[in-house]
Amino acid sequence: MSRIPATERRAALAHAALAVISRDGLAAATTRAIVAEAGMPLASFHYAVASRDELLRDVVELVVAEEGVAALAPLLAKAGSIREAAKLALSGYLEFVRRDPGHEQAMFELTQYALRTPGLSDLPAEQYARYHALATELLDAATAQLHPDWSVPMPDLARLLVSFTDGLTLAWLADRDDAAAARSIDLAAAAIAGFAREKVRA
Amino acid sequence: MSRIPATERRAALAHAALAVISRDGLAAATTRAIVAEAGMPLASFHYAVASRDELLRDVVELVVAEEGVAALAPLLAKAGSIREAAKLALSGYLEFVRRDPGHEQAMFELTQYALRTPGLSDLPAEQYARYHALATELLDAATAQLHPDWSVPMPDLARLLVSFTDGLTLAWLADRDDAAAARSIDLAAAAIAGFAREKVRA
DNA sequence: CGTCGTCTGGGACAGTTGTCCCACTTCGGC
DNA sequence: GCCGAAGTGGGACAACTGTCCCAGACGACG
Repeated sequence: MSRIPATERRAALAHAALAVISRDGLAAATTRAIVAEAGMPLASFHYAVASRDELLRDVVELVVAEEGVAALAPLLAKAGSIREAAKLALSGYLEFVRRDPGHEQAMFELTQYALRTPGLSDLPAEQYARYHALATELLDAATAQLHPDWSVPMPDLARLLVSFTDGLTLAWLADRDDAAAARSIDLAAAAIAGFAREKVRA
Repeated sequence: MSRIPATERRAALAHAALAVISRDGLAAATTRAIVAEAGMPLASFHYAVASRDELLRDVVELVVAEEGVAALAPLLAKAGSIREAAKLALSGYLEFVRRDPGHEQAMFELTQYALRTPGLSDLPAEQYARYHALATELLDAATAQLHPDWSVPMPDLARLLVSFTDGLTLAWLADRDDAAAARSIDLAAAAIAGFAREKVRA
């Protein structure tokens, strides 16, 4: 092992932990499994981080910082209507989930674990605040492109969007029904478009 | 301990396990914690059930059999429109979650755990099939009362409804924002009503 | 060139876990 | 009343967990 400062090791451990959780689940993310993933000796763990729970806090903040949804914005460019934009964004998101289901499962597991763990119970609120902010950004991008009038407040719509993507993901993870998920997306896109009064295109 | 046949013990253990999971989380649902909750000696556990995972299977089937949503049907009676019915049902559901958040958390934890566990990976599909069936029942009840024409297939709408309730629950569990949840419900109710062409009331 | 703080890594600890064994008790049918 | 099957329960096991200690190695700075 080459010499690496503790702060870097800490970040490397967080990445390794996320990899383990995505692949094998939170229950399998033991200190030994995490250091093995990172290629470190076990003792490096508690040298870099005070406890396992504290590392999990890092992991949540890591995934919250990652802007996975930013990749969806370019998709919107092709959309000629809100409904189409919503469908493209949701389909793109589901494709993202399909490509790495473990990653999304890891999110849910981390949220549930944090809710149950005294020192981490403040994390889920942050996590979802971030999700809502990301959804707002996406809606803003669509608004800037198609400039509809929304009949409902944007934060409320953002929260609805996040709720729906969460539910969509959970259902797909459970039954892996691609066709049903696609139909759900169609309905959700129509519902979202229902809150927009679109201007006639020039 | 009085003498109790193994099958009854098995059921009692499943109930005890659900209680422990709801209160303290799935990670705390050890064999010892479960038998303590049930007031049994530890050895009764593996006499009544082959393994912990097999008991968790029982727990999932227990909660799937419980018709928690049936309590929502009477609420619909007061509704004069689909939008109102949707709002009443969703608000009733959220109230149910608010009254016992641990129970809903337990559902999510069980689903995620089952997805990760080789012997249980078929369970989530069953679980969600049941959810979708329950949502269909609720929609049928609303349809029977208000007989609207739906512009989308009922199974698709049922799946959308389940996805939304899941997402609503997750977001509320994370930030406990009652007001935001209420606004989400308003929007979702309006969206669902958007798929109905309602007949004029006599 | 020495020395001090930083980093390494092997090993060990106590606690908890799922599972199992075995001696014992109780009950229903003969 | 007897006996085999069913149920009970205390105790133990090996495996695994998070955490910690300590002796050593390294690198920068004086």
